[in-house]
Amino acid sequence: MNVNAIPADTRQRRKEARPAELLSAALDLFAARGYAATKLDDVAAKAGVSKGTLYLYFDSKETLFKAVIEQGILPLLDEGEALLLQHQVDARSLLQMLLFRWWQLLGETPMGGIPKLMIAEAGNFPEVAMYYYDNVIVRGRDLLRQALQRGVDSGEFRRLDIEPAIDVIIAPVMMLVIWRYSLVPCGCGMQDPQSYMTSYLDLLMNGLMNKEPQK
Amino acid sequence: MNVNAIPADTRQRRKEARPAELLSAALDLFAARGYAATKLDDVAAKAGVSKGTLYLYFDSKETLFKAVIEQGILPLLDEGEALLLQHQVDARSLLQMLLFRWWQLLGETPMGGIPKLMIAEAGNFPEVAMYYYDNVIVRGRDLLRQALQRGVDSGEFRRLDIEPAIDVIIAPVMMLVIWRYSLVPCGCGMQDPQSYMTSYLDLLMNGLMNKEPQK
Amino acid sequence: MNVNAIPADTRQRRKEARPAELLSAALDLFAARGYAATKLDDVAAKAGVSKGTLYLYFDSKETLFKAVIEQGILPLLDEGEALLLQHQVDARSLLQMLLFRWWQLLGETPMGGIPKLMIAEAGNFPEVAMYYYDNVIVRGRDLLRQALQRGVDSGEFRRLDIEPAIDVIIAPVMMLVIWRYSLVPCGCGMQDPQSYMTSYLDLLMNGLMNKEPQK
Amino acid sequence: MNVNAIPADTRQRRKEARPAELLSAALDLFAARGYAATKLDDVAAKAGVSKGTLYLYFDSKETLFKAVIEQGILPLLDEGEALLLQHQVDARSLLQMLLFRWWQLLGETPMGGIPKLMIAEAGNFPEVAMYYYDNVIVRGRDLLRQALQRGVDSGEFRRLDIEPAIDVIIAPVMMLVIWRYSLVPCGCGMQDPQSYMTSYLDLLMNGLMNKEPQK
DNA sequence: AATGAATGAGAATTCATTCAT
DNA sequence: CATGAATGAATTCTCATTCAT
Repeated sequence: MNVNAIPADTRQRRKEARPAELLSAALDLFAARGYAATKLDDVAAKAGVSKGTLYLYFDSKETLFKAVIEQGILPLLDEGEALLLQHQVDARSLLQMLLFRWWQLLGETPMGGIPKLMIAEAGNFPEVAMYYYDNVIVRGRDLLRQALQRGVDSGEFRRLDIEPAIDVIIAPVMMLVIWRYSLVPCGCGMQDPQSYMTSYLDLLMNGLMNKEPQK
Repeated sequence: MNVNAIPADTRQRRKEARPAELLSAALDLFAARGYAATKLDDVAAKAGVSKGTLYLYFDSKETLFKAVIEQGILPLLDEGEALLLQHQVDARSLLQMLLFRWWQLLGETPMGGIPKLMIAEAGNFPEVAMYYYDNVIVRGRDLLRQALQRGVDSGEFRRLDIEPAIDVIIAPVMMLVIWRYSLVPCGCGMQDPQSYMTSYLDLLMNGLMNKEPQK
Repeated sequence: MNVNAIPADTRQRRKEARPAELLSAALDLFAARGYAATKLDDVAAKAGVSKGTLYLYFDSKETLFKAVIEQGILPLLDEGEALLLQHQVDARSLLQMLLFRWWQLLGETPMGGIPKLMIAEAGNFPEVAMYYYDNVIVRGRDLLRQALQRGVDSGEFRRLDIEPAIDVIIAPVMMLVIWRYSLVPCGCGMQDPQSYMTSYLDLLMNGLMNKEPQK
Repeated sequence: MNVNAIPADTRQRRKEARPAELLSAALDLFAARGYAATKLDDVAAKAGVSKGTLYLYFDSKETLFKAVIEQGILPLLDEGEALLLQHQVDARSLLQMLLFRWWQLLGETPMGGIPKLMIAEAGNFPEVAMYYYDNVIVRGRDLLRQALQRGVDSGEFRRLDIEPAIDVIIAPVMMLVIWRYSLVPCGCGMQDPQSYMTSYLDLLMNGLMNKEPQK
């Protein structure tokens, strides 16, 4: 009888919450199975609505997919830039913060599904891939570039060929995130993320730091 | 009647080559589009045979998929072990050879599609993922472990927490390979692989090497 | 609470007018698109109400359709009979009045959509077709039969096989009406209705009139 | 055992016959029910094939519809022109031949469904309607115009306003054809076509012929 | 009374799989 | 062996209908 006791404005509140609920369910399934293998029935079921309801909010499966990507990267965009670069700390700390923050964001929230999804579906949705590239990858690289440049300029870091180093440095974080959405769910574990990141930052910093005595 | 008269040995040769041709076509498409989005029609067309012919060699789409994976990793298995570990060189060189060899194998042959494919499809084919994990990842880790251990034991490398380091160290190579099958075909380039690898090995070695004066 | 305060009589007026407004919107759309291709959403939108409101007045789409037909032919029934036959004029004038009146009714009011709708949907709604036949066609034929018979009896018209002539004579009027709801909206014009009717009546009267000298 | 005893090249022959079989089944159902109310399942069943087979020959329901129209009017186009106008007879006979031939074609073959179908669906397929108008109606009018003009020029027919007369004169034939696909299948008969046509031609000729003594 | 969000049965379309030739 | 026409189960998408507000 009061199983469904809900505030009176339930209807309204649900309506506003729906798109986010649907996107969340869709992201989970798209990330786990890929676009083609995900049935809208399953998305609807996971979100606790009927199939038809999906179509009240999204025109088609493809629209839903694009919305998942678009909405999934907004936090990344908002974060990164303003947030981190205002920290006036040494380059080493800045770089560590950056990588650590990304790992938090991607490694511990559902948002982490986006990179795996993009990798799997880039070939089928080139425009979406371009969009992702321009809005996430390019901007992420910019941040890393600044951090590295600052370190090189200040003499904290060795002289580096910065551009390729950017991609090299982000790779272990991305692999950790991707792993989480591919082999980990099959029971194929890797080292626990904590020690992975610790090990990575240790290795990275040792590789980057200028060991020459600074006169 | 003899409209299609083909020298007997040609037909014979084709017949024997068929499975490999089919697997090759299938790998290309599976890697580019994923399992579900790949149509057997397209695989057949790419291999230059009719759809029905596929079924003469493979029982089902799933069987084909598994064969693609299985056959795709055989070279990796054969390679690695015997080949590399017999080299009695310093750990640094050994590690570089290992990483470089993998990059050659995965970054420059169609075999590189396998890792991306496994990442995308692990969730849909857990048994295949397990198989891949046991036969490729575990064994790849073993190789890296031995290289690292040798370096630590000999004092070439700093003291490391080896297990997590294994995953960290292989990550940039894997990302390079995965990239090649996801965003690169969309025109979203990254640094050229050569300078990426150079940059990586430089960074890695600096991070690993024992900088303490060896008395 | 009184956000939607509307003068009581206004609301009242609307309420009473609703069914007619809905039927009018439905007729327009059914006539233009056919039964199956007409969405209740569109009918509701055209009538300026919500979809749910339709169901306050009509049990189902089919009920609405039947009401459209039924209400659409009432004027035809009321008209015709009493109105025209009381005219004690010569058969020629009577026939012209009849055809002209039908053209006015069907060719210049939305009611004209009914015949096209019946032609298109008779196969899907045989009972409705029967109803239309019995109440419109049969009675229309009766009127024409009387007019023709009167003319033949008085010697104004040639001797005719009256039954088939009835259908022949009404045909051009019906085609004019049907045209208006099918090809004309696509920009495929025909002669303007005025000259069409003039031409028709001229041809018809010449064909009917007894040219033999009346001694 | 020999229920299906068919010549050896059945496969081939069927393949070539399929499109026509499918179009024929589709025309029947489209004409009877309209586009939207016709299910591809039913078309397939009527043609004795499975649903999927339809898609081997037609890309979509809409494509099928357009093919039905297009292929349905080809005979009309081929006929009419060359065939009839070569007859060097008096205008009266020419006109009668023309109308009679159309009635044969439309009133006694499945092709007759096309006009009803176009009337019902013109609003939903304006481009198809334009195509039909340009290729059937305009050309049909041309033929009638020539016949009428010849009659007027030769003094056989009264002086007429030819353009509107064209539409008036074809109307009874079209109504007969349309009737056959709308109310007749519901059991709402009209006079039998034979006496309808006889009655029509009698009325028409009387209306057209020049009764003035030709000095 | 009126609304419009939610539903789910039904229709179009796709594609792995079969099988007669 | 090889083919490709045919199949039908599975999936996306639509829309009449319901019902809580």
